[in-house]
Amino acid sequence: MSTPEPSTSSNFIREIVAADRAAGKHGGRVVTRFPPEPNGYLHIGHAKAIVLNFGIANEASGGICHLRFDDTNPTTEDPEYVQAIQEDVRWLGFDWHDRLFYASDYFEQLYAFAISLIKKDKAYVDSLTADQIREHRGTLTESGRDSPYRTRSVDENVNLFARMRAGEFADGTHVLRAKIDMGSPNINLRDPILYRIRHAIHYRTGTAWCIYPSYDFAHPLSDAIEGITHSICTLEFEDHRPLYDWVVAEADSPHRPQQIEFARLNLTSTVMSKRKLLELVDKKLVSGWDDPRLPTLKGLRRRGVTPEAIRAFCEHIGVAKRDAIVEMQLLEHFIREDLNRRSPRVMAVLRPLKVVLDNYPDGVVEELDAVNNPEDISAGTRKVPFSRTLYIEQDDFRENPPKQFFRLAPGREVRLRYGYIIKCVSATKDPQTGAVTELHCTYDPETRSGSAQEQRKVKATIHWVSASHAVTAAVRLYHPLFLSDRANLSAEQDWTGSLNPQSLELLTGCLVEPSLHSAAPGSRFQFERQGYFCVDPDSLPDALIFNRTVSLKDTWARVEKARQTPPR
RNA sequence: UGGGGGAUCGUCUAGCGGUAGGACGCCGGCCUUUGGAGCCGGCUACCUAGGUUCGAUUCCUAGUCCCCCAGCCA
Repeated sequence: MSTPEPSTSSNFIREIVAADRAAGKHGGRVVTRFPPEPNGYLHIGHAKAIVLNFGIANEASGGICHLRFDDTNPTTEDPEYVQAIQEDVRWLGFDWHDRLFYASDYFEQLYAFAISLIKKDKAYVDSLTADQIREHRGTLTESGRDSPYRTRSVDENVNLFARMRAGEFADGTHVLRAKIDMGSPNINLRDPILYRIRHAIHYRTGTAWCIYPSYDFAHPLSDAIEGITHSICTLEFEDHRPLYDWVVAEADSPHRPQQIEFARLNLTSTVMSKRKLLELVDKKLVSGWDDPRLPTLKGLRRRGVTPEAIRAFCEHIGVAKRDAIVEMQLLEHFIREDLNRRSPRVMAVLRPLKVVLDNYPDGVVEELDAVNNPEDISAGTRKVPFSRTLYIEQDDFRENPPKQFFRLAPGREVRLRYGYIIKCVSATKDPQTGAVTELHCTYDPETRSGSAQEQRKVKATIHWVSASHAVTAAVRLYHPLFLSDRANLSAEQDWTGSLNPQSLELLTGCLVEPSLHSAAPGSRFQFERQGYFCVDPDSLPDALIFNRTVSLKDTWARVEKARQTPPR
């Protein structure tokens, strides 16, 4: 596993880090961290944070990025996610070396620090109910009121907090709160809750604890304990920063990490929030967390997206503080760019139409040379069998070709990729439906690919497979999960309203060239003229399944669309 | 209506008082045995109003609009 090259794209956070290093702040060290809660799977929004945090650390000599599980809430977390998150980070191409941490490993230290806060009279045990605490908190425009328990003595607080830990009280009966300012205009400073009682089994600490620290308490302290220099998080934590700084200052730690916030990633025609992704999975609107339509890392991986493409995308979208929605087309661009460079080309017919070459000898099979990757000559060539009966794409024939349609039509010629120029003589139709069922063509023997004598040009080259050699496959085409670009931000109640009912299109009876017969799950190909496809994990040698990662750019589709929508 | 943030091409993003640049996208053209890729060209932006200045996207003032915060979630 190698860590990717440092990026050159700058942003305001990199500038802060560079300035801090130049000024010798934090002793010139750079230590960042990626701190997921293990309560769900990672998505491409997390990838932005991962690329940023690991990127910044990797750029600084001696810099390092920790992976820390922010596991302070026993009721939501699961070791399954701990595993999956590590896999995803590694798959993305990043390495935390031996810097794997868990907030739960700090529970004892956190507890000790809470005691010291109490002894400084900076924290107290509150015995109001959750509802009462909410009432006392005030509102956005009204000041809060002190809890009647705010003036408990230090001794009483120490005693009560110890009894909280000892398990003497039921959930919700007491909390530990910081004693800051109930009149603060910043609600986060109105005596925030530091510990709550939760009689629950923590996936790592079991029943050792029944009190758990809150994010606002555990996070800054974890950062300080690990010597994090730059604690990078998303915008919604901006007004927690004064509290973060308060906790760090009270901790008297030799390390003073600084929190820096950036805008989270939004993408058009998808959703990114854990809650919405969970709902899609729970309601079976998608097949699971690795459904290739999802922006989860597992989903993108199953779809055939490469970690390199995701990294390039994350570097190019930049990092700033303004809310933004990045177009899915930009992600697709980076996917195509990467896949174009590396994918072997093959021929696959998704919607077959039978073609008989009337003048081609029956029983003869020619092995034609096909280039594996024109972008990479070292990928070599392969043989593709050619014979009298072939299949081509239904879309590559029109009985009544529109203007600008260069492909096959009665009386017209096209080149078969790596093969011959053929001419359509007649089309057989189903007498019932009128649909074209079979084409009769003639081939020009002088035009075989690579033969020197024939210089004739035709307007189009189409892909094909030999009927008796082709392998049957199923192909899944993915379309946008949402019809609305702004699904991410649409009204809460009906956010599923713009779900695309046709986001998954299953094609069976597709015919692929024989070289694909035992293609391994996960392997990626370009189906010439169509797009990039990968072999699904469910695929078997005799029951191939391909997922379309992304289509090729389709100029003809655009031309045809423009024809149908006359200019205004 | 309190507090915290943010406004630059259609979309992301750069700019740090001196010709508003890049990428995606879109539109043309060239090339092409993938209507792919590649190459060339074009398109469109500083939220508003004042002020400071020789000069303002940048600094100041006042607005406008957008986002976040009232979990014992993170």
